[in-house]
Amino acid sequence: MRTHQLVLQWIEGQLSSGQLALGGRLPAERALAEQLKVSRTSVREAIRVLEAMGVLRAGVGSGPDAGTVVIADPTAALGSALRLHVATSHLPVKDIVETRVLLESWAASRARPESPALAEAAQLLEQMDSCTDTEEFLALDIRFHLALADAAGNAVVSAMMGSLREAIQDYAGRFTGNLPDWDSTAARLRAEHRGILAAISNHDGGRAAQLVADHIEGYYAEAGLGSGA
Amino acid sequence: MRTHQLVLQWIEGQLSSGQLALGGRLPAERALAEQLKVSRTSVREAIRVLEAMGVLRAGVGSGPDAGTVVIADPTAALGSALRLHVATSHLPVKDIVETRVLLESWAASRARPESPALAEAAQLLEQMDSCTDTEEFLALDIRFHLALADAAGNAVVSAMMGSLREAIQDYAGRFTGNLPDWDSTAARLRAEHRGILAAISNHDGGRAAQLVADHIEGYYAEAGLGSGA
DNA sequence: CTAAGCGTGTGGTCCAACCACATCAAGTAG
DNA sequence: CTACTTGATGTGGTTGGACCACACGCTTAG
Repeated sequence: MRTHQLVLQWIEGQLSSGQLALGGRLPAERALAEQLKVSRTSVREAIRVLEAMGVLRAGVGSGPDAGTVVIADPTAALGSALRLHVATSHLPVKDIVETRVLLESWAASRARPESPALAEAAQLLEQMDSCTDTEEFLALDIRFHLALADAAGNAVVSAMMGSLREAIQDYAGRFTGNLPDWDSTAARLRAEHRGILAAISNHDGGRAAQLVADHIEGYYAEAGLGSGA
Repeated sequence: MRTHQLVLQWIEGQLSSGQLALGGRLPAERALAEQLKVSRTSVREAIRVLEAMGVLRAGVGSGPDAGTVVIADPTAALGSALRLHVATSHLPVKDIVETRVLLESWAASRARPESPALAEAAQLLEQMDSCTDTEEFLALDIRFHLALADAAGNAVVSAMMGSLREAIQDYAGRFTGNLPDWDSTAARLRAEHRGILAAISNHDGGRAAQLVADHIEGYYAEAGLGSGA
Protein backbone atom coordinates (compact mmCIF):
# COMPACT_ATOMS: atom_id res chain seq x y z
CA MET A 1 0.00 0.00 0.00
CA ARG A 2 1.53 3.24 -1.08
CA THR A 3 1.47 6.16 1.28
CA HIS A 4 -0.77 8.45 -0.71
CA GLN A 5 -3.32 5.66 -1.02
CA LEU A 6 -3.45 5.48 2.74
CA VAL A 7 -4.35 9.15 2.77
CA LEU A 8 -6.97 8.50 0.09
CA GLN A 9 -8.50 5.78 2.23
CA TRP A 10 -8.57 8.03 5.25
CA ILE A 11 -10.31 10.82 3.39
CA GLU A 12 -12.77 8.42 1.77
CA GLY A 13 -13.52 7.04 5.19
CA GLN A 14 -14.20 10.50 6.51
CA LEU A 15 -16.56 11.05 3.59
CA SER A 16 -18.36 7.74 4.02
CA SER A 17 -18.80 8.18 7.74
CA GLY A 18 -20.15 11.65 7.26
CA GLN A 19 -17.48 13.31 9.35
CA LEU A 20 -16.55 15.17 6.18
CA ALA A 21 -19.49 16.45 4.19
CA LEU A 22 -20.12 18.67 1.22
CA GLY A 23 -18.68 22.10 1.90
CA GLY A 24 -16.57 20.80 4.77
CA ARG A 25 -12.91 21.68 5.05
CA LEU A 26 -10.03 19.26 5.19
CA PRO A 27 -7.36 19.85 7.82
CA ALA A 28 -4.44 21.87 6.48
CA GLU A 29 -1.98 19.82 4.47
CA ARG A 30 0.75 20.17 7.07
CA ALA A 31 -1.59 19.28 9.92
CA LEU A 32 -3.04 16.29 8.10
CA ALA A 33 0.44 15.05 7.27
CA GLU A 34 1.43 15.16 10.91
CA GLN A 35 -1.84 13.57 12.00
CA LEU A 36 -1.46 10.62 9.62
CA LYS A 37 2.29 10.35 10.22
CA VAL A 38 3.08 10.81 6.54
CA SER A 39 4.88 13.47 4.57
CA ARG A 40 3.11 16.47 3.19
CA THR A 41 4.01 15.25 -0.30
CA SER A 42 1.89 12.15 0.13
CA VAL A 43 -1.01 14.18 1.44
CA ARG A 44 -0.74 16.47 -1.54
CA GLU A 45 -0.71 13.58 -4.01
CA ALA A 46 -3.91 12.23 -2.52
CA ILE A 47 -5.52 15.65 -2.64
CA ARG A 48 -4.52 15.99 -6.28
CA VAL A 49 -6.28 12.76 -7.15
CA LEU A 50 -9.45 13.76 -5.36
CA GLU A 51 -9.26 17.17 -6.95
CA ALA A 52 -9.12 15.55 -10.39
CA MET A 53 -12.16 13.47 -9.43
CA GLY A 54 -14.20 16.53 -8.57
CA VAL A 55 -14.35 15.67 -4.87
CA LEU A 56 -12.07 18.38 -3.48
CA ARG A 57 -11.16 21.92 -4.38
CA ALA A 58 -7.96 23.49 -3.12
CA GLY A 59 -7.86 27.22 -2.54
CA VAL A 60 -4.90 29.32 -1.46
CA GLY A 61 -4.92 32.29 0.84
CA SER A 62 -7.05 32.73 3.91
CA GLY A 63 -10.71 33.09 4.69
CA PRO A 64 -13.87 31.18 3.73
CA ASP A 65 -12.77 30.32 0.21
CA ALA A 66 -9.34 29.13 1.26
CA GLY A 67 -8.17 25.72 2.25
CA THR A 68 -9.20 22.38 0.78
CA VAL A 69 -12.96 21.93 0.80
CA VAL A 70 -15.27 19.13 -0.27
CA ILE A 71 -17.19 19.74 -3.46
CA ALA A 72 -19.30 17.45 -5.66
CA ASP A 73 -18.60 17.61 -9.36
CA PRO A 74 -18.98 14.09 -10.76
CA THR A 75 -19.10 15.44 -14.29
CA ALA A 76 -15.55 16.74 -14.09
CA ALA A 77 -14.17 13.38 -13.09
CA LEU A 78 -16.03 11.34 -15.67
CA GLY A 79 -15.42 13.93 -18.36
CA SER A 80 -11.67 14.16 -18.06
CA ALA A 81 -11.39 10.40 -17.72
CA LEU A 82 -13.39 9.82 -20.87
CA ARG A 83 -11.48 12.54 -22.72
CA LEU A 84 -8.16 10.97 -21.84
CA HIS A 85 -9.23 7.54 -22.94
CA VAL A 86 -10.54 8.97 -26.16
CA ALA A 87 -7.09 10.46 -26.63
CA THR A 88 -5.58 7.00 -26.36
CA SER A 89 -7.98 5.83 -29.06
CA HIS A 90 -9.47 3.27 -26.73
CA LEU A 91 -12.91 4.81 -26.56
CA PRO A 92 -14.14 5.36 -30.12
CA VAL A 93 -16.04 8.58 -30.71
CA LYS A 94 -18.72 6.50 -32.37
CA ASP A 95 -19.35 4.66 -29.12
CA ILE A 96 -19.54 7.93 -27.22
CA VAL A 97 -22.13 9.31 -29.60
CA GLU A 98 -24.07 6.09 -29.40
CA THR A 99 -24.03 6.17 -25.62
CA ARG A 100 -25.14 9.76 -25.63
CA VAL A 101 -28.13 8.88 -27.78
CA LEU A 102 -28.97 6.09 -25.38
CA LEU A 103 -28.76 8.19 -22.23
CA GLU A 104 -30.41 11.26 -23.63
CA SER A 105 -33.34 9.51 -25.23
CA TRP A 106 -33.92 7.67 -21.99
CA ALA A 107 -33.81 10.96 -20.11
CA ALA A 108 -36.33 12.43 -22.53
CA SER A 109 -38.67 9.51 -22.05
CA ARG A 110 -38.47 9.88 -18.28
CA ALA A 111 -38.47 13.66 -18.08
CA ARG A 112 -41.17 15.02 -15.81
CA PRO A 113 -43.14 17.83 -17.45
CA GLU A 114 -43.33 19.77 -14.20
CA SER A 115 -39.58 19.62 -13.61
CA PRO A 116 -37.90 22.99 -13.06
CA ALA A 117 -35.10 21.82 -15.32
CA LEU A 118 -37.61 21.60 -18.13
CA ALA A 119 -38.71 25.16 -17.52
CA GLU A 120 -35.09 26.18 -17.80
CA ALA A 121 -34.84 24.27 -21.05
CA ALA A 122 -37.82 26.15 -22.42
CA GLN A 123 -36.26 29.44 -21.46
CA LEU A 124 -32.98 28.47 -23.13
CA LEU A 125 -34.94 27.66 -26.25
CA GLU A 126 -36.32 31.19 -26.35
CA GLN A 127 -32.84 32.60 -26.02
CA MET A 128 -31.75 30.49 -28.95
CA ASP A 129 -34.48 32.02 -31.09
CA SER A 130 -33.08 35.50 -30.66
CA CYS A 131 -29.47 34.47 -31.04
CA THR A 132 -27.33 35.30 -34.05
CA ASP A 133 -23.88 34.26 -32.90
CA THR A 134 -23.02 30.68 -33.83
CA GLU A 135 -20.81 30.13 -30.82
CA GLU A 136 -23.40 31.45 -28.41
CA PHE A 137 -26.02 29.27 -30.08
CA LEU A 138 -23.93 26.17 -29.49
CA ALA A 139 -23.34 27.12 -25.86
CA LEU A 140 -27.07 27.46 -25.35
CA ASP A 141 -27.60 24.19 -27.17
CA ILE A 142 -25.30 22.45 -24.72
CA ARG A 143 -27.16 23.88 -21.76
CA PHE A 144 -30.48 22.88 -23.32
CA HIS A 145 -29.45 19.27 -23.65
CA LEU A 146 -28.02 19.18 -20.14
CA ALA A 147 -31.24 20.64 -18.77
CA LEU A 148 -33.13 17.94 -20.64
CA ALA A 149 -30.99 15.30 -18.96
CA ASP A 150 -31.53 16.87 -15.54
CA ALA A 151 -35.27 16.75 -16.04
CA ALA A 152 -35.20 12.98 -15.72
CA GLY A 153 -34.13 13.31 -12.11
CA ASN A 154 -31.27 10.81 -12.26
CA ALA A 155 -28.00 12.32 -11.04
CA VAL A 156 -25.89 9.54 -12.50
CA VAL A 157 -27.37 9.92 -15.97
CA SER A 158 -26.98 13.69 -15.76
CA ALA A 159 -23.33 13.40 -14.78
CA MET A 160 -22.62 10.90 -17.51
CA MET A 161 -24.36 13.03 -20.09
CA GLY A 162 -22.31 16.06 -19.13
CA SER A 163 -19.10 14.09 -19.17
CA LEU A 164 -19.81 12.60 -22.59
CA ARG A 165 -20.47 16.07 -23.88
CA GLU A 166 -17.21 17.33 -22.40
CA ALA A 167 -15.22 14.43 -23.74
CA ILE A 168 -16.14 15.11 -27.37
CA GLN A 169 -16.61 18.87 -27.17
CA ASP A 170 -13.42 19.72 -29.03
CA TYR A 171 -14.14 16.96 -31.47
CA ALA A 172 -17.65 18.15 -32.24
CA GLY A 173 -16.63 21.78 -32.52
CA ARG A 174 -14.58 21.11 -35.63
CA PHE A 175 -17.64 20.23 -37.67
CA THR A 176 -19.96 23.08 -36.88
CA GLY A 177 -18.04 25.45 -39.13
CA ASN A 178 -18.09 23.04 -42.05
CA LEU A 179 -21.85 22.90 -42.40
CA PRO A 180 -23.09 24.15 -45.79
CA ASP A 181 -25.88 26.34 -44.49
CA TRP A 182 -25.70 27.08 -40.79
CA ASP A 183 -28.79 29.28 -40.68
CA SER A 184 -31.09 26.61 -42.02
CA THR A 185 -29.46 24.01 -39.79
CA ALA A 186 -29.98 26.19 -36.75
CA ALA A 187 -33.61 26.72 -37.70
CA ARG A 188 -34.12 22.98 -38.01
CA LEU A 189 -32.45 22.33 -34.67
CA ARG A 190 -34.68 24.90 -32.99
CA ALA A 191 -37.77 23.31 -34.49
CA GLU A 192 -36.69 19.88 -33.34
CA HIS A 193 -36.03 21.19 -29.86
CA ARG A 194 -39.56 22.53 -29.71
CA GLY A 195 -40.93 19.20 -30.83
CA ILE A 196 -39.07 17.42 -28.07
CA LEU A 197 -40.32 19.78 -25.41
CA ALA A 198 -43.85 19.50 -26.72
CA ALA A 199 -43.75 15.71 -26.61
CA ILE A 200 -42.55 15.79 -23.01
CA SER A 201 -45.26 18.27 -22.04
CA ASN A 202 -47.85 15.97 -23.59
CA HIS A 203 -46.58 13.12 -21.45
CA ASP A 204 -45.55 11.28 -24.58
CA GLY A 205 -42.21 10.00 -23.41
CA GLY A 206 -41.85 7.46 -26.18
CA ARG A 207 -42.22 10.07 -28.86
CA ALA A 208 -39.84 12.43 -27.02
CA ALA A 209 -37.20 9.72 -26.90
CA GLN A 210 -37.54 9.01 -30.60
CA LEU A 211 -37.33 12.71 -31.45
CA VAL A 212 -34.18 13.10 -29.37
CA ALA A 213 -32.55 10.13 -31.04
CA ASP A 214 -33.44 11.46 -34.49
CA HIS A 215 -32.28 14.92 -33.47
CA ILE A 216 -28.82 13.78 -32.44
CA GLU A 217 -28.36 11.23 -35.18
CA GLY A 218 -29.55 13.74 -37.74
CA TYR A 219 -26.87 16.16 -36.79
CA TYR A 220 -24.42 13.29 -36.72
CA ALA A 221 -25.33 12.39 -40.27
CA GLU A 222 -25.20 15.97 -41.49
CA ALA A 223 -21.82 16.74 -39.99
CA GLY A 224 -20.45 13.43 -41.17
CA LEU A 225 -19.54 12.58 -37.60
CA GLY A 226 -19.24 13.99 -34.12
CA SER A 227 -22.70 15.11 -33.05
CA GLY A 228 -22.85 18.71 -31.96
CA ALA A 229 -26.52 19.36 -31.49
CA MET B 1 -2.15 27.35 -14.57
CA ARG B 2 -0.62 25.15 -11.92
CA THR B 3 2.58 23.34 -12.70
CA HIS B 4 1.27 19.79 -12.51
CA GLN B 5 -1.51 20.73 -14.93
CA LEU B 6 1.13 21.76 -17.42
CA VAL B 7 2.59 18.30 -17.15
CA LEU B 8 -0.88 16.82 -17.58
CA GLN B 9 -1.37 18.83 -20.73
CA TRP B 10 1.97 17.72 -22.11
CA ILE B 11 1.21 14.06 -21.51
CA GLU B 12 -2.30 14.39 -22.91
CA GLY B 13 -0.80 16.04 -25.97
CA GLN B 14 1.60 13.16 -26.41
CA LEU B 15 -1.33 10.77 -26.19
CA SER B 16 -3.50 12.70 -28.63
CA SER B 17 -0.72 13.07 -31.17
CA GLY B 18 0.06 9.39 -30.98
CA GLN B 19 3.64 9.93 -29.86
CA LEU B 20 2.65 8.04 -26.74
CA ALA B 21 0.50 4.99 -27.31
CA LEU B 22 -0.85 2.07 -25.35
CA GLY B 23 2.03 0.15 -23.83
CA GLY B 24 4.43 3.02 -24.37
CA ARG B 25 6.73 4.19 -21.61
CA LEU B 26 6.91 7.68 -20.22
CA PRO B 27 10.36 9.22 -19.74
CA ALA B 28 11.70 8.69 -16.24
CA GLU B 29 10.30 11.12 -13.69
CA ARG B 30 13.61 12.86 -13.23
CA ALA B 31 14.22 13.13 -16.96
CA LEU B 32 10.72 14.40 -17.66
CA ALA B 33 11.06 16.96 -14.90
CA GLU B 34 14.24 18.30 -16.43
CA GLN B 35 12.78 18.25 -19.94
CA LEU B 36 9.70 20.26 -18.94
CA LYS B 37 11.68 22.54 -16.63
CA VAL B 38 9.56 21.62 -13.63
CA SER B 39 10.25 19.84 -10.39
CA ARG B 40 9.95 16.13 -10.04
CA THR B 41 7.18 16.76 -7.51
CA SER B 42 4.95 18.31 -10.16
CA VAL B 43 5.64 15.48 -12.56
CA ARG B 44 4.72 12.98 -9.90
CA GLU B 45 1.46 14.76 -9.08
CA ALA B 46 0.45 14.63 -12.73
CA ILE B 47 1.36 10.96 -12.94
CA ARG B 48 -0.71 10.25 -9.84
CA VAL B 49 -3.77 11.82 -11.44
CA LEU B 50 -3.37 9.84 -14.64
CA GLU B 51 -2.76 6.72 -12.62
CA ALA B 52 -6.04 7.25 -10.79
CA MET B 53 -7.74 7.67 -14.15
CA GLY B 54 -6.48 4.34 -15.42
CA VAL B 55 -4.25 5.91 -18.06
CA LEU B 56 -0.84 5.18 -16.55
CA ARG B 57 0.69 2.47 -14.39
CA ALA B 58 3.82 3.13 -12.40
CA GLY B 59 6.18 0.26 -11.70
CA VAL B 60 9.36 0.28 -9.68
CA GLY B 61 12.53 -1.60 -10.35
CA SER B 62 14.07 -2.26 -13.73
CA GLY B 63 13.16 -4.21 -16.80
CA PRO B 64 10.07 -4.45 -19.03
CA ASP B 65 7.54 -4.07 -16.25
CA ALA B 66 9.28 -1.10 -14.69
CA GLY B 67 8.82 2.56 -15.34
CA THR B 68 5.60 4.41 -16.04
CA VAL B 69 3.70 2.90 -18.95
CA VAL B 70 0.48 3.77 -20.72
CA ILE B 71 -2.45 1.48 -19.98
CA ALA B 72 -6.16 1.73 -20.76
CA ASP B 73 -8.50 1.02 -17.89
CA PRO B 74 -11.47 3.38 -18.20
CA THR B 75 -13.45 1.31 -15.74
CA ALA B 76 -11.05 2.08 -12.91
CA ALA B 77 -11.38 5.81 -13.37
CA LEU B 78 -15.14 5.88 -13.66
CA GLY B 79 -15.55 3.35 -10.88
CA SER B 80 -13.53 5.14 -8.25
CA ALA B 81 -15.05 8.47 -9.21
CA LEU B 82 -18.56 7.12 -8.87
CA ARG B 83 -17.70 5.36 -5.63
CA LEU B 84 -16.34 8.56 -4.12
CA HIS B 85 -19.37 10.57 -5.09
CA VAL B 86 -21.61 7.90 -3.70
CA ALA B 87 -19.65 8.29 -0.47
CA THR B 88 -20.52 11.98 -0.41
CA SER B 89 -24.17 11.03 -0.79
CA HIS B 90 -24.44 13.00 -4.00
CA LEU B 91 -25.06 10.05 -6.25
CA PRO B 92 -27.97 8.07 -4.81
CA VAL B 93 -27.65 4.30 -5.02
CA LYS B 94 -31.13 4.26 -6.51
CA ASP B 95 -29.92 6.30 -9.47
CA ILE B 96 -26.97 3.99 -9.96
CA VAL B 97 -29.21 0.92 -10.04
CA GLU B 98 -31.56 2.67 -12.43
CA THR B 99 -28.69 3.60 -14.74
CA ARG B 100 -27.42 0.07 -14.62
CA VAL B 101 -30.78 -1.26 -15.73
CA LEU B 102 -30.79 1.25 -18.55
CA LEU B 103 -27.30 0.42 -19.82
CA GLU B 104 -27.55 -3.31 -19.37
CA SER B 105 -30.92 -3.74 -20.99
CA TRP B 106 -29.71 -1.67 -23.92
CA ALA B 107 -26.63 -3.85 -24.16
CA ALA B 108 -28.82 -6.97 -24.14
CA SER B 109 -30.99 -5.60 -26.92
CA ARG B 110 -27.92 -4.83 -29.02
CA ALA B 111 -25.87 -7.91 -28.20
CA ARG B 112 -24.75 -9.82 -31.26
CA PRO B 113 -25.44 -13.56 -30.95
CA GLU B 114 -22.14 -14.42 -32.62
CA SER B 115 -20.09 -12.27 -30.24
CA PRO B 116 -17.22 -14.07 -28.50
CA ALA B 117 -18.22 -12.26 -25.32
CA LEU B 118 -21.54 -14.07 -25.49
CA ALA B 119 -19.80 -17.42 -25.77
CA GLU B 120 -17.86 -16.51 -22.65
CA ALA B 121 -21.11 -15.62 -20.94
CA ALA B 122 -22.52 -19.03 -21.81
CA GLN B 123 -19.45 -20.72 -20.40
CA LEU B 124 -19.70 -18.70 -17.20
CA LEU B 125 -23.28 -19.82 -16.90
CA GLU B 126 -22.22 -23.44 -16.95
CA GLN B 127 -19.69 -22.79 -14.23
CA MET B 128 -22.42 -21.24 -12.14
CA ASP B 129 -24.45 -24.41 -12.44
CA SER B 130 -21.75 -26.46 -10.78
CA CYS B 131 -20.95 -23.91 -8.12
CA THR B 132 -21.80 -24.29 -4.46
CA ASP B 133 -19.92 -21.41 -2.87
CA THR B 134 -22.00 -18.26 -2.60
CA GLU B 135 -19.05 -15.93 -2.97
CA GLU B 136 -17.80 -17.71 -6.07
CA PHE B 137 -21.30 -17.64 -7.51
CA LEU B 138 -21.45 -13.88 -7.12
CA ALA B 139 -18.04 -13.44 -8.72
CA LEU B 140 -19.18 -15.47 -11.70
CA ASP B 141 -22.39 -13.48 -11.80
CA ILE B 142 -20.43 -10.27 -12.07
CA ARG B 143 -18.37 -11.63 -14.92
CA PHE B 144 -21.53 -12.87 -16.64
CA HIS B 145 -23.11 -9.46 -16.62
CA LEU B 146 -19.93 -7.78 -17.77
CA ALA B 147 -19.63 -10.24 -20.64
CA LEU B 148 -23.21 -9.44 -21.55
CA ALA B 149 -22.34 -5.75 -21.70
CA ASP B 150 -19.27 -6.45 -23.82
CA ALA B 151 -21.37 -8.35 -26.32
CA ALA B 152 -23.01 -5.11 -27.42
CA GLY B 153 -19.69 -3.92 -28.79
CA ASN B 154 -19.76 -0.47 -27.21
CA ALA B 155 -16.62 0.24 -25.19
CA VAL B 156 -18.15 3.23 -23.41
CA VAL B 157 -21.18 1.28 -22.24
CA SER B 158 -18.95 -1.58 -21.14
CA ALA B 159 -16.74 0.74 -19.14
CA MET B 160 -19.68 2.46 -17.53
CA MET B 161 -21.30 -0.84 -16.67
CA GLY B 162 -18.14 -2.04 -14.98
CA SER B 163 -17.73 1.16 -13.07
CA LEU B 164 -21.31 1.16 -11.86
CA ARG B 165 -20.83 -2.35 -10.64
CA GLU B 166 -17.62 -1.39 -8.85
CA ALA B 167 -19.19 1.66 -7.27
CA ILE B 168 -21.93 -0.29 -5.51
CA GLN B 169 -20.10 -3.59 -5.03
CA ASP B 170 -19.61 -3.15 -1.31
CA TYR B 171 -23.12 -1.86 -1.02
CA ALA B 172 -24.67 -4.82 -2.82
CA GLY B 173 -22.60 -7.35 -0.94
CA ARG B 174 -24.30 -6.54 2.34
CA PHE B 175 -27.63 -7.85 1.12
CA THR B 176 -26.69 -11.18 -0.37
CA GLY B 177 -26.26 -12.73 3.05
CA ASN B 178 -29.65 -11.55 4.25
CA LEU B 179 -31.68 -13.40 1.67
CA PRO B 180 -34.12 -15.91 3.19
CA ASP B 181 -33.33 -18.78 0.86
CA TRP B 182 -30.16 -18.36 -1.12
CA ASP B 183 -30.37 -21.70 -2.89
CA SER B 184 -33.73 -21.01 -4.46
CA THR B 185 -32.65 -17.47 -5.31
CA ALA B 186 -29.55 -18.77 -7.05
CA ALA B 187 -31.62 -21.26 -8.98
CA ARG B 188 -33.95 -18.51 -10.14
CA LEU B 189 -31.04 -16.29 -11.15
CA ARG B 190 -29.54 -19.09 -13.19
CA ALA B 191 -32.84 -19.72 -14.95
CA GLU B 192 -33.22 -16.05 -15.75
CA HIS B 193 -29.69 -15.92 -17.10
CA ARG B 194 -30.48 -18.76 -19.46
CA GLY B 195 -33.61 -17.00 -20.63
CA ILE B 196 -31.65 -13.87 -21.43
CA LEU B 197 -29.05 -15.78 -23.41
CA ALA B 198 -31.75 -17.65 -25.27
CA ALA B 199 -33.53 -14.45 -26.24
CA ILE B 200 -30.29 -12.99 -27.59
CA SER B 201 -29.54 -16.14 -29.53
CA ASN B 202 -33.02 -15.95 -31.08
CA HIS B 203 -32.31 -12.39 -32.22
CA ASP B 204 -35.07 -11.16 -29.96
CA GLY B 205 -33.33 -8.11 -28.55
CA GLY B 206 -36.49 -6.57 -27.18
CA ARG B 207 -37.30 -9.60 -25.11
CA ALA B 208 -33.72 -9.87 -23.92
CA ALA B 209 -33.80 -6.27 -22.74
CA GLN B 210 -37.04 -6.81 -20.87
CA LEU B 211 -35.72 -9.97 -19.24
CA VAL B 212 -32.56 -8.18 -18.12
CA ALA B 213 -34.56 -5.33 -16.62
CA ASP B 214 -36.83 -7.76 -14.78
CA HIS B 215 -33.81 -9.77 -13.67
CA ILE B 216 -32.06 -6.83 -12.06
CA GLU B 217 -35.17 -5.19 -10.65
CA GLY B 218 -36.33 -8.52 -9.30
CA TYR B 219 -33.20 -8.94 -7.27
CA TYR B 220 -33.48 -5.33 -6.24
CA ALA B 221 -36.98 -5.94 -4.95
CA GLU B 222 -36.04 -9.16 -3.17
CA ALA B 223 -33.02 -7.70 -1.43
CA GLY B 224 -34.95 -4.60 -0.49
CA LEU B 225 -32.34 -2.48 -2.24
CA GLY B 226 -28.97 -2.55 -3.88
CA SER B 227 -29.14 -4.97 -6.81
CA GLY B 228 -26.59 -7.69 -6.60
CA ALA B 229 -27.55 -10.00 -9.42
C1' DC C 1 -14.05 56.55 12.08
C1' DT C 2 -11.33 55.26 8.21
C1' DA C 3 -7.72 53.31 5.76
C1' DA C 4 -3.08 51.73 5.24
C1' DG C 5 -0.01 48.10 6.64
C1' DC C 6 1.54 43.93 8.50
C1' DG C 7 0.99 39.24 10.67
C1' DT C 8 -0.60 34.72 9.94
C1' DG C 9 -2.02 30.75 7.72
C1' DT C 10 -3.13 28.67 3.37
C1' DG C 11 -1.75 26.03 -0.80
C1' DG C 12 2.13 25.99 -4.71
C1' DT C 13 6.69 24.81 -5.89
C1' DC C 14 11.17 23.26 -5.66
C1' DC C 15 15.34 20.83 -4.03
C1' DA C 16 18.29 17.29 -2.13
C1' DA C 17 18.64 13.18 -0.20
C1' DC C 18 17.58 8.54 0.92
C1' DC C 19 15.04 3.97 0.44
C1' DA C 20 13.23 -0.41 -1.75
C1' DC C 21 13.04 -2.85 -5.61
C1' DA C 22 14.09 -5.38 -10.02
C1' DT C 23 17.00 -6.17 -13.57
C1' DC C 24 21.23 -7.02 -15.95
C1' DA C 25 26.11 -7.66 -16.43
C1' DA C 26 30.35 -8.82 -14.71
C1' DG C 27 32.85 -11.88 -12.21
C1' DT C 28 33.62 -16.21 -9.90
C1' DA C 29 33.21 -21.07 -8.53
C1' DG C 30 32.14 -25.49 -10.25
C1' DC D 1 31.85 -23.97 -20.67
C1' DT D 2 28.11 -23.56 -17.44
C1' DA D 3 25.82 -21.96 -13.36
C1' DC D 4 25.58 -19.17 -9.60
C1' DT D 5 26.75 -15.12 -6.91
C1' DT D 6 27.31 -10.30 -6.55
C1' DG D 7 27.36 -5.69 -7.38
C1' DA D 8 26.24 -1.64 -10.51
C1' DT D 9 22.48 0.80 -12.41
C1' DG D 10 18.12 2.85 -12.95
C1' DT D 11 13.34 2.94 -11.64
C1' DG D 12 9.59 4.79 -8.67
C1' DG D 13 8.49 5.81 -3.36
C1' DT D 14 9.10 8.79 0.49
C1' DT D 15 10.74 12.30 3.35
C1' DG D 16 12.02 16.95 5.36
C1' DG D 17 12.88 21.40 4.70
C1' DA D 18 12.82 25.67 2.50
C1' DC D 19 10.78 29.46 0.07
C1' DC D 20 7.00 31.80 -2.63
C1' DA D 21 2.40 34.02 -3.72
C1' DC D 22 -1.77 34.88 -2.00
C1' DA D 23 -5.85 36.49 0.84
C1' DC D 24 -7.87 37.46 4.87
C1' DG D 25 -8.18 39.99 9.29
C1' DC D 26 -6.29 42.43 12.91
C1' DT D 27 -3.56 46.28 14.35
C1' DT D 28 -2.36 50.83 14.06
C1' DA D 29 -1.59 55.38 12.27
C1' DG D 30 -4.06 59.15 10.29
